[in-house]
Amino acid sequence: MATLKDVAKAAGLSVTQVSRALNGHSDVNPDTRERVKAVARTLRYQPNLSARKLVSGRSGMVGLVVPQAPDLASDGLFMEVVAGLSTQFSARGMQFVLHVARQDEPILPVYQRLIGHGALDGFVLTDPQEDDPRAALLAGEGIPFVVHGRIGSEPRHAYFDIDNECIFFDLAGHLIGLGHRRIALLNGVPGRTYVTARRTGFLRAMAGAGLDPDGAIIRNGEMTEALGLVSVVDLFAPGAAAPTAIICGNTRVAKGVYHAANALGLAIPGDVSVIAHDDHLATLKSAAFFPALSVSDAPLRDSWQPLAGCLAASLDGAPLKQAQIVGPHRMILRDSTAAPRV
Amino acid sequence: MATLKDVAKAAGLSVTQVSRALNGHSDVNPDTRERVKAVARTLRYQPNLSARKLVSGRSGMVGLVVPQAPDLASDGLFMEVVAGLSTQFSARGMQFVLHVARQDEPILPVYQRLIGHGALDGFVLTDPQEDDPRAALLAGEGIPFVVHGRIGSEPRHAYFDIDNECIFFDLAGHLIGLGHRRIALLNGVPGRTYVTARRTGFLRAMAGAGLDPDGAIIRNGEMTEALGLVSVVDLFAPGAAAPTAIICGNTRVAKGVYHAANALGLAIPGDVSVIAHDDHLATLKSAAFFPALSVSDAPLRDSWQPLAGCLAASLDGAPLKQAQIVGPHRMILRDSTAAPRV
DNA sequence: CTGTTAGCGCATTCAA
DNA sequence: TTGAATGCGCTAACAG
Repeated sequence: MATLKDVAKAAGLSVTQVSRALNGHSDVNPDTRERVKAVARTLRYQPNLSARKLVSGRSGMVGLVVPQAPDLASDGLFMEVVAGLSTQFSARGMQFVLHVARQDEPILPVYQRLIGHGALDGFVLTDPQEDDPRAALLAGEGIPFVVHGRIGSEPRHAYFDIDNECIFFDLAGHLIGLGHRRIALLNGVPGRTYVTARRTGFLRAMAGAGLDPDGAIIRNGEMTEALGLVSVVDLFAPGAAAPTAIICGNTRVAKGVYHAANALGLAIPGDVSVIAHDDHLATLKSAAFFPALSVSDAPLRDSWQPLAGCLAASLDGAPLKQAQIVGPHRMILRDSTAAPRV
Repeated sequence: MATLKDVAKAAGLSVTQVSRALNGHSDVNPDTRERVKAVARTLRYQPNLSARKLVSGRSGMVGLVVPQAPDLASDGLFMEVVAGLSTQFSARGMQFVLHVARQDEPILPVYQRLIGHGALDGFVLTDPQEDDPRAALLAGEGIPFVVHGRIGSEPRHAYFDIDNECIFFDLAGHLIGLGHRRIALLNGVPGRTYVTARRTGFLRAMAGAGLDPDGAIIRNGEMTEALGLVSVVDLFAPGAAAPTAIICGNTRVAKGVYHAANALGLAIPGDVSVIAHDDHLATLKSAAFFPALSVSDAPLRDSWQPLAGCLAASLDGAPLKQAQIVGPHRMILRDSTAAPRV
């Protein structure tokens, strides 16, 4: 591989000046810069990340650590995350690298090793939990990181998130507005910050409408088709005080709900209204549900650019505010929600 | 982070000696070594990989590059590979890192970037193709790599492989021995080396038995359930000279064959014998087929340790022979194969 | 068995 | 606008 010295020699300049020219410093003659860049291109020069990291503390490599899980790859979600981040970081001239931890291995030591090795500049954290220990570790070590989501009420970290509380407040609000009084929320695994936020938004809407808290039915679990299936079977068991509307954490859950409703002979929206939050995973199109699914819409694929941007900003030492972004969402009302049967 | 200097100071030794003690050099007093190790542990010392790489050319990081594919994650295969390699390299004190390339991006420049950055010691190549350009590039640059499979007839690279030609020779041989004369092979995508090897073994068995080459029916495609399904529907179309036995590239294909046979009212093994190669993916158990599937058996999960071992050996400059391993396989005959109906 | 010296490739002082 | 000198943390030659 060509080194900076090779380029310097070929350009008849000092290593110093070549370095400055390539790194876009201001105090370089424009002509010189162009010439240097041309030479570098000819020699196919690429900076040695190890050397750069050693001297400047930055290599341009960032990482994501995921615990190995058999079902991790089952839905398109994992690939969506990895592909999206990979693309966005490469677009910034950075390297995005994935580290899969063994399933039986505690996750914190993995981060500690990675930090200690000093090869990575920063991390992306997904699936944040309340008092997330990974965030605590990284913050303690002063390692930059960005969270897909928010940890705590006044986050002191870079993040991109959507306003989950607001979204689920709106979702519930829509159903309440239609006249529903008993509403079920099929929410994710407790402990995840977005699960809590959604629950809060949902309950706030219910309370705000002065509804009986018993009317707010919450089920938690991995947001798979199974959750929708099992919940509906259970909620509509004979003798149970069934809800008249169901809010699903995502469209996969909604699919389970549709299946179960179909099997039980429940009409949507006649017997039960269904609405979901839609991450826009390629595999599950809410508009193609029958009846077409009403949703709150916030494509996951719009997250990767701001996430990469926020981490890059953090690495550049930008003020925290600039690395904290809440993305937009919107309601798309289709045919799966209606006023409850009187 | 604690550096070598810190450890040296704490141990009252020179940096050099500490380095030697920690890296297991012979010329260190055993007492000293233990003391140094203890100090290092106390200080939570971890070597800076960038610094090490810079001076010694080795960081202990190896990588796998995969092109992003929407279906990549759909079966357990991808996770099996990543998790297996991750575990095995960790066990050797190495870091295994995954780089997902954008789908629209040519793959060679990705390797070139990664090589140029000089952060990785070597690569694992999966899904090798005839005259694989990645292997050519890496070999040309002198970058160590190990292939899951073999490229060319006299491979000059480290590899772990199974004897695909032999396996499919045996698979065909078993069917021929039962009296089958028209046998179909549902093989993978042409161009992959293992696909060619399997084809060769199959044809060799047919030719060796003096069978009409027309009796050897080969279909190629991604080895999914769809391939089995479509092939059977096609091969058993009215008027077609249907085979009496089918060899499937994997159990997923076999599943498709079973489905189609069932749908068409074909009895297994009465109307058609089915046999497959079994990678032992967790999601598809050949013994649980009905009727239980006869297979050649070579668990994919047994590949990761030798693969990691071969790459590590290459990095250590071991002779090529020691880094070329062909794993075992065995036949498991169950209930899906029988003599053809007369 | 141990320490001294040198240098990997690069970015960044400082001086010109 | 440019160049010379320094050091990031580590390993490897070379002494002793």
